Amino acid sequence: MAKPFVTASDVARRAGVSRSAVSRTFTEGASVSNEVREKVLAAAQALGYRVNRLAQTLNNSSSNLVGVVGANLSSPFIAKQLDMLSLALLRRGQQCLLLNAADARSDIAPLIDLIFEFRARAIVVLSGEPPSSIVEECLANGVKLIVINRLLDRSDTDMILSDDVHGSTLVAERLLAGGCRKAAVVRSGSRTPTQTRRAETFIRVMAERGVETAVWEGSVTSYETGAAAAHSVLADPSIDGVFCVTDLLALGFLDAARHDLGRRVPEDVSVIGFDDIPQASWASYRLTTVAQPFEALTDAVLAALDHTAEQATIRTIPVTLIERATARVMAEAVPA
Amino acid sequence: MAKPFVTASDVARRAGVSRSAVSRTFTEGASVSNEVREKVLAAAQALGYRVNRLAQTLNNSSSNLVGVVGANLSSPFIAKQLDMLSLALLRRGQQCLLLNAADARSDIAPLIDLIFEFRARAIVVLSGEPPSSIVEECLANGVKLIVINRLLDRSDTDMILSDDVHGSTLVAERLLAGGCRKAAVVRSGSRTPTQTRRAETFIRVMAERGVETAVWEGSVTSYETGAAAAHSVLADPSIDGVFCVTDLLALGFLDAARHDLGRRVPEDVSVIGFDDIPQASWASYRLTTVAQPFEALTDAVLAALDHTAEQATIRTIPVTLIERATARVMAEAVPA
DNA sequence: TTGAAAGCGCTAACAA
DNA sequence: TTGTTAGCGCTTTCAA
Repeated sequence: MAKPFVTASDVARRAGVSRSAVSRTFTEGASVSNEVREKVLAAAQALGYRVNRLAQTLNNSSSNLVGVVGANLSSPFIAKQLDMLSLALLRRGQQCLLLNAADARSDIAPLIDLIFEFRARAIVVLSGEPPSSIVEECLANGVKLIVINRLLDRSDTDMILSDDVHGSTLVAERLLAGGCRKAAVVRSGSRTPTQTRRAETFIRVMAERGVETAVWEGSVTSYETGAAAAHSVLADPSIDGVFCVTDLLALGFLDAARHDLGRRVPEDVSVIGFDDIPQASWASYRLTTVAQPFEALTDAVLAALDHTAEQATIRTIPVTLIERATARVMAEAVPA
Repeated sequence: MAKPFVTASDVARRAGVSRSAVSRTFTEGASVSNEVREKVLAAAQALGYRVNRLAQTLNNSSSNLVGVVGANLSSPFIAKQLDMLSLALLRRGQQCLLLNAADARSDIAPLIDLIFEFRARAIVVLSGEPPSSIVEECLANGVKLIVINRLLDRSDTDMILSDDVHGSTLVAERLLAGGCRKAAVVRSGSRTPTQTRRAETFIRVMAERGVETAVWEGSVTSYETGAAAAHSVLADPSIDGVFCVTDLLALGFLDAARHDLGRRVPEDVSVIGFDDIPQASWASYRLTTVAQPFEALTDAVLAALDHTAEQATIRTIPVTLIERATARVMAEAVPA
């Protein structure tokens, strides 16, 4: 029923050459005479011929598709990652097979299965955790598995991690430097390793310096969750320093603190985020936060794709504290 | 060099059946005995076999891949569209081949070409305009072409348009109802048809009611461009109503107006946007804007995909004015 | 219900 | 440089 596409045979017939001549014309560095090439190109042009990648990759037994699995594709952090990654892949001649995992909790195994069916040689997991069985299969089939911000307990998977420990330490130290006496950490309930690592590190560093940290745990990672956190965390008026483990949470927190609760930030309470999403720098927020450079993240993925050694590697993305306007400096601290 | 994937023959050999038996086991509604099916499934499981979609679609001559072309994938509006679309496609058994067009101005022809090479039966263009030659080829090959927010001058392409004319009229009327005496419209320089339609409609309606509209045109569609617009537009103190043709521009405008220029919104100047991106409802903005329901947009794409009549259709997405807090109401108007 | 055989569109090895 | 041939992994007649 569907109209068939033009094939190499059609072109060959029209150009009066063999089908291999056509194939060669479209193969980089194959030997074809100019005369034949011209004829083929003319015929192809006239017929609207395009190489069939499906058939092409049938020979190589694998496609140059890269499977990308992710959830919450419209959240600023993921969207930015996907944007940069898809562009970078395209530029190096790989195509992006995008599988939307809906939300962070969904099982991504069926999606990875799908990627297998398309004979992709690489899979990038932006969110969600691949079950161990999948990891095995990737290994068995020579499929490169790259996992972002998820530390799997195995040495056969390429992992890319933002430096959560260092970043969270920077946050704790910044808050302490601003005179923080009682802290809170805000996180979602999705219990991703990244969020857990950030929260735990923060709590530990604060505790080492004798500052107690309240933990608030919401449902999903969203602006609304951050806003809800403010209402409940700031009910304790002694809390003067808050670490929201992602910027999205921080922005919601900030808005609720200021607009719903009438708190001044940073005078009454300091708020620091993590990720440095574009909105964090907007004038209404000027959020002090920890930046994970998106370029470095993308570069790390590409490097992992190229990396062919048996042993997988863990790449850590360096982070920096971006000082903006939501963390109190010592001079502003209220006298004890 | 790359390890070969497990094939149906491998499975057949292990199960002690023919390769066709294997094929049938994985084909919906084929006739296989339970006994054979069991053996095949067991062997497949043991070997980690997966159907090869590439080979599979070679027979059907087309894949169930849907090519999606878009630019600025991390801008909130596009990201949201992509998120919903990719999920919806997945749910109906189609896969999303994502091609990032980098920016709104780039030529998308090579990307569409790539989609052709993957033998997709449908292409969704989120941004950018497919050249006429491509449209012809889609038609010739029975490839469904769906273009969003771009009115091509032809009747053979499915188009999905937000109701820009109605939306912009609503904006103009709202501003007039608030007592607007002198207006401005802010747009990017990317000259997309959507932006042009919004701007022109607005100018026309305002003119019909005797209100003059200044036009400010920036470079790309971004928060920063919106902020730049505020600096230049508000240099004219008589301007008391501003229509930013997308929310992203509006948010930048709002922030610069308030934080850099010390203007009160809506008391000094009303600002209205278009799109209703998530950030528009954030407490720092509470932007009055025109909403295009994302669900309706996605539904329209799916409907267009299913639509098989010769004649393509134009689907218009209804819009509504979302009243929030950035447009002045009459009572607040300064006395004449 | 099953297996043998042909063919989907392409590339690659081989001979000419 | 060219055409012929075989085969990539699968589905689908066609007989059995």
